[in-house]
Amino acid sequence: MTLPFTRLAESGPARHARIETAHGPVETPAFMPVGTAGTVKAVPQDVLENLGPEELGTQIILGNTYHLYLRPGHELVRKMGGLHRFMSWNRALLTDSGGFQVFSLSELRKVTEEGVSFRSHLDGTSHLFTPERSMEIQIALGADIVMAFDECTEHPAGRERARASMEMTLRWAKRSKDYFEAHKHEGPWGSGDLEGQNLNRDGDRLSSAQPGAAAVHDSITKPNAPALFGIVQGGMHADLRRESAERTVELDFPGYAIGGLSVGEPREQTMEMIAAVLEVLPKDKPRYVMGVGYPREIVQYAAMGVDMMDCVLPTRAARHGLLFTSEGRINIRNARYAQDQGPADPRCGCRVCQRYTRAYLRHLYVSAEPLAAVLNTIHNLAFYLDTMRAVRHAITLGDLSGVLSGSVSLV
RNA sequence: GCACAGGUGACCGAGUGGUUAAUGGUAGCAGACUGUAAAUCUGCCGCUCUUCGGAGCUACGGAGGUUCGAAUCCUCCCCUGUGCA
Repeated sequence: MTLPFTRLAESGPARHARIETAHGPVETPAFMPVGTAGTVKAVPQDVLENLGPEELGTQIILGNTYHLYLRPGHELVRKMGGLHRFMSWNRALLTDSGGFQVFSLSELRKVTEEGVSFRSHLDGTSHLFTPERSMEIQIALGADIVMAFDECTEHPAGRERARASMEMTLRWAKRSKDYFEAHKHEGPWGSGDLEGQNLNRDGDRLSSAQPGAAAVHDSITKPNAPALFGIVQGGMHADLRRESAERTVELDFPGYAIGGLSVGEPREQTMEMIAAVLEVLPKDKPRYVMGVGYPREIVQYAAMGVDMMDCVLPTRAARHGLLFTSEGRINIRNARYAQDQGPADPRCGCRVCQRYTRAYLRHLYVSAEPLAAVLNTIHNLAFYLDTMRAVRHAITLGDLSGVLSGSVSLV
């Protein structure tokens, strides 16, 4: 099954397009908030939906195979009707494969050709992830976009190491695809209890009728089979990156991700790798750079022709008091904001900047009030989404110079 | 008034003769964060200089004393808590 990808405008290598998922459209270039454990930390789903105008709020978020498998367990999520229903998120959902945890939980795992044996960070129990297992779990979770199980190559990695890792990721990509194609229709929506509901994708309209949670859940539609994306690796070696891209494309996926970046390398190198891979990846399918980045970075990558990005930065940094603004970044904890009556970002139109002062946000943070995490995260995500909206607008107008220099208002 | 207990850096609280400007917390100040083991982690946190290696000064209720050396031992004084008058 292909994933409809309609290009609406182009400006140089940059594209503005629309992906049609079973759970609604995703306007690209898109930034995807990370919702590892079935929640974008600190932000309720309805707020995510309304981070932008109409349906242009958050259109897609991530979930994580490793975390949801360990807790609450993918079979439980399947029983609950899939991750969409479980978390009451009726828009697009992408699940990461657990490949990144191969990298980030390096002390708790062992990689073999078969897969990765993990020790759970929660209780120390042993588990084995294979490409097949990752697919099985992701299919059970019911995401719209499923990621191949890859090995996120550590940095630095010499040529031989990077090649070996890349080759294994390619073999795993083939295994991922084989299993996925054979089982992709076994999603949580398979049971009949979701039939007959009509397709109100919009949680807002539902809420006007004051439905109970069950009614909201029942509105979550039965999706088509998900789409599986392949992942390019190759370390920081441009020729390996190109080869990885070529051979991943040969396997034929409806979209392609570039993984293994922002793992400690300098930014110029990140750009170099992205540029090398984008030359090879087909232009008529979405291209997704995983795990990036700062606002300036995602604008640059989008300008290079990247369609999708995700990053924990806006959410995690928010919980640590770092706010992204049109003037750069501020640490709201700093004493100089103690009596600052201005909004976090004077050029931001988000609900947080419309209502609260820096002085108040600082007070909340310093007092360790939970609302600090909520408001800071809402602002950062709104800023990221605004940034991407401005990029899309600039592509439509055919001039990205403004957003690239940061001189264009992002509101 | 008597008897115990106790007075340590912004706060709480270790330390009971020497590597002690003084363990730990907290508060404070700043930095980091890139497919989330992260509401986390790191640094600074007496004063004054500094070629950033360090140098000098002042400090453990107050004043004296013992000692080569005291936050630590002795004497007196002040203050706090509890109990008894």
